Amino acid sequence: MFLSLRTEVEDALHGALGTLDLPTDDLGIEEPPEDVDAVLASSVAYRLAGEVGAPPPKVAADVAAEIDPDDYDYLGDVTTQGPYVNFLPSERYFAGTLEAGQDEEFGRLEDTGDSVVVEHTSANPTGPVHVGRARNPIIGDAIARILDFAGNDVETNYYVNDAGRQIAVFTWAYETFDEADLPEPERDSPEYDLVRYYRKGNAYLENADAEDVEEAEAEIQAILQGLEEGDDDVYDRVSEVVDTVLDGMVGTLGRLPAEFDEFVKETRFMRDGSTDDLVDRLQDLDEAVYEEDAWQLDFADIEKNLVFLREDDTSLYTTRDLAHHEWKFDTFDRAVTVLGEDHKLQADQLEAALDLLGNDTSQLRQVFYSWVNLPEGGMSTRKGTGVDLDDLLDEAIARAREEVESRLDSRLRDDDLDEDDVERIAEQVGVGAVRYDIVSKQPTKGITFEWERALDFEAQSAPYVQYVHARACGILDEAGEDATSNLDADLLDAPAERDLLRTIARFPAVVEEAADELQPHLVATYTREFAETFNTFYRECPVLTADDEHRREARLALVAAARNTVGNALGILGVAAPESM
RNA sequence: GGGCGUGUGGCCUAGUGGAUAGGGCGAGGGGUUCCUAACCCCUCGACCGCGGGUUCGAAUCCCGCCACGCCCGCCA
Repeated sequence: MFLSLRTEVEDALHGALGTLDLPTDDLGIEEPPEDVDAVLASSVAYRLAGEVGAPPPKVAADVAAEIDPDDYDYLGDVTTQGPYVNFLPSERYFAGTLEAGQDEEFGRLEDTGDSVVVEHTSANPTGPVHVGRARNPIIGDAIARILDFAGNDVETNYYVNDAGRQIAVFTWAYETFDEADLPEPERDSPEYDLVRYYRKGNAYLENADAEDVEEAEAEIQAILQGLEEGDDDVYDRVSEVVDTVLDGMVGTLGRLPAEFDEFVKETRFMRDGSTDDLVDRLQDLDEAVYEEDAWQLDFADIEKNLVFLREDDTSLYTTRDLAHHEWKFDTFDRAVTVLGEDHKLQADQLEAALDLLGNDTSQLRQVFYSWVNLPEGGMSTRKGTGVDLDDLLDEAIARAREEVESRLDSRLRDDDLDEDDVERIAEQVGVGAVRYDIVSKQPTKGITFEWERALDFEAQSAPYVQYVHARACGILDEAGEDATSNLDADLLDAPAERDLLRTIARFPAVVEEAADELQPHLVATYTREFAETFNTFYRECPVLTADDEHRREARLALVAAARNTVGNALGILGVAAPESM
């Protein structure tokens, strides 16, 4: 409804300004502050005051006078408040919202017909997923969900770096060291098992005698060489390590939950010849130069050259990533990548190179986030510093369980929760809190990890919003099946009811904006506002004990719309929506 | 040194040109014979990093400076 009303307001303003013979290039449409009784407003009068030669309030009044609300469905009234033109909703706006909200899929936008690949996480398969990188799957998964809800055909990809030096070191270490010399694994899972070899290998390369290191380096180089030449035997050896570790990491990511439709391996673009073809095309570019024994791209706008081929004709990571992205462009309509801020320069070079190669880079959007650091510094898989995501999730669930149990005694509601419920709620709340904490902030803001903060269940956190969903479900559950037959929005005339309807009405617009801007935190902000509005309604408007039957039914319909809205909003964020808690 | 990003009450955060800067944590006070108190209400607390500029209007745009983070490998 909000989107329709916005279109109507645009039409109305456009028409009014046209009639008054004023410019229509900037309509100044905005959302008014909370205490203003309008859904949309325009500050256009400020801008036109000089042109008209009249004070802004006069201009606003003239503009408002040109608009007849009767010409529109959802526009109920046009008023002015000083220099602002305010647009109030009609009864049909509320009725339409109440009706649209009954759909369990409320908020889902029309199909765009676009296929979009969302690449996220793509962490090197070298060991357990740690919290430093946890922002990537959480933001990436939320973006994928938003794009899906906004009507796109979404596929999630994890790009697997299985061709680099770190992987060669890992393979060498795995084949060289003896399990007996390693510490006990921290967990009974393959990535915790294998990372011990990786750490041992790296320590060896740092500390062993020069002669021994040289010998090890030769073996590592042989592995890299084998990969470059497409040696099947080497590929199989590397794959064993990569696939095993990746399998474990995927298990952890699945707890968030973050899932992937496809794992795209870097070696794929070496083995199918596309990297070689790409190198040929790069060499033909005017910007390609051979300097300091390597082929480089000399960009006009980027100071740093991109080396794409070594003296010995071997390719580099970014060269393969170029082939990877051309594959994306061939396969999908649009591509979104979620990357750590440390990849910014490389991402700019990638985009510039793709552009030089004749690709339409407007198909590509790259979203950056900054690392989660510890108070004492960054986290590293190689060094083994940092907090494992598994540990964070376990701790979150354990603390959530304590909360659930401590609340059992003081519960007003006598709906005996059994052990399965406690387990379920602890999981939903614990994991949800971690996810919500990350997804609700702007990705570019730095985060320093602190246990107390990450595991705070109070107020602006997942459980606050989840609780609203549970409350709504509780009411509907109590009321039974056929409760939502009466959609008479006229009966919902209390301020709290109107506010709730207005908030519900905005949801599709929030989805649209979050999808356009690839900003999941907009949805999180919305859920918070939604929860506040719902809680006011909950306090002031009894549903099951409403004073007459019609009002009760209308309120039940409103609660159903609220449940669908908040449930879908949480769904977009990848946070569970509990039916009871 | 250069590039990119961030800077909002003691702490965390929303708001990126328009109506008294919105929340939360914290501190203090209040609310449950009534659909879940993981809730609600009240009070306390902000020269929006600093200095200039543009504009009728700036947390938001421009310039300079400061602080912090990331990057500036023929690593990935």
